[in-house]
Amino acid sequence: MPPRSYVSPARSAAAAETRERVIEAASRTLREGESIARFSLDTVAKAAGVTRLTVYNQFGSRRGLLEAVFDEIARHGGLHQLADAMAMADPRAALDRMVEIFCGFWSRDSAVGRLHDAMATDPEFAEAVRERNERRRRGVTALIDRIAGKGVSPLARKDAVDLVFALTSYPTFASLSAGRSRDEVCRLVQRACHAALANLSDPSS
Amino acid sequence: MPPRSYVSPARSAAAAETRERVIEAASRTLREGESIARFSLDTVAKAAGVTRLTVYNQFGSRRGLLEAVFDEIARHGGLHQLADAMAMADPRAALDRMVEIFCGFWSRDSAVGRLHDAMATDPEFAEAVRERNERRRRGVTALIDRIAGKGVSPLARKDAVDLVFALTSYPTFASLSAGRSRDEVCRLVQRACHAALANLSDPSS
DNA sequence: GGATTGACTATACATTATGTATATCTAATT
DNA sequence: AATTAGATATACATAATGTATAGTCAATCC
Repeated sequence: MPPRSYVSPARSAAAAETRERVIEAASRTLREGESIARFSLDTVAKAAGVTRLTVYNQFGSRRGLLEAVFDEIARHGGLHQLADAMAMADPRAALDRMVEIFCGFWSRDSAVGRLHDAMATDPEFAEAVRERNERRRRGVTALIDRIAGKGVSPLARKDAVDLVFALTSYPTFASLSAGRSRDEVCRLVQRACHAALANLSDPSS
Repeated sequence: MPPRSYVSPARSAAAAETRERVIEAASRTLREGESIARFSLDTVAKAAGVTRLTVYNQFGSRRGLLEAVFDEIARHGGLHQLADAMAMADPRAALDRMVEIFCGFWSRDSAVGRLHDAMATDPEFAEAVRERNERRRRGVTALIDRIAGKGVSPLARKDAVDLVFALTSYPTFASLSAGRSRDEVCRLVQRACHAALANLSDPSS
């Protein structure tokens, strides 16, 4: 006879609570450690007050944990504001707003940078991050299509999209952040995006 | 009595030869493997036909080997042409040439990208790479100072320098390389740099 | 209340990688 | 012929990921 499975509200709630605790401890470890190299399951488990095996039970692997942290950060990172930005009447203002939102996202939690570092050592995790980044690309593409109008060649559009995509990426943000506040970086990226868009009207130079 | 040390031309030549062989095998491994994660000293040693201990004798550590590979690539990457570029009369043309040289450098050897990935897991190696990147920054700074002339504020210069620095970085190059030839990326980055420089004359928008 | 079940724990083990220590081998140099 | 530098062979320490197995404890079901 098959073992009768049953649901347990109190226990699944407790499980969800420990899961949250582990994710919290993991992102804290990422934030405080100076490098992704120190990010071991042992450290995280101890920080969360559980066993390393519990982490495996909940997330399956190191990558699973990293992806869970990534999801958590994306949920609380303010990216939901993108919907409002995309709905703005003026597409150029929408792009400015988009830059603002992403600057906020990149700067809010230093764990974001560590997660980008994790892409180097884990190809599958890199793929997961890349997929989520495609959302940013789609947003940029939609806005630039609205800005460009009809008379602009597809190649010029692709150039503009890829440039703005690169300018709003985390590596660019991190590079420009040396010696600048979040707002200063934001304004600088906005100006650079405007300049990249200028080529849409005047593709000569 | 102290042991009498003596030099041995034939033997140091042989040592240099194996050293070269290990570096060659290491960069080949970086180029062929799909990720830095597979880059182990064991693999490299086997590919070079030596023992893992020989690698330690020559390079001291994994990071030592990576730095040696980095040096090798920098030597044969065409960066010596930068001196000629910097000596050009027209600083804008010099900047174009600089972009060209770096696009060539980033694209010549796919191992460059893997080395950038290694920065994530090895903070000290990251520092070594960063130091060498400062040479690019100094070049950009010198050119922009010549382009800007006297009437431009230091902050506007810093903005221009940091933007051009970010635009000529490896992450930007890698991002723009999807679906573009090396020359196309080069032209795109050059245009973006021109646009970033436009803010030097007109700091209003 | 007693059996069962799910989350967590304890312990052990396999594997892979870096790095260190010691003794040995070999060919070039004195 | 003795010495020496470079390379090897072998062994060991450490740390990290991941798997396997048995055990604990409280919540749930009958």
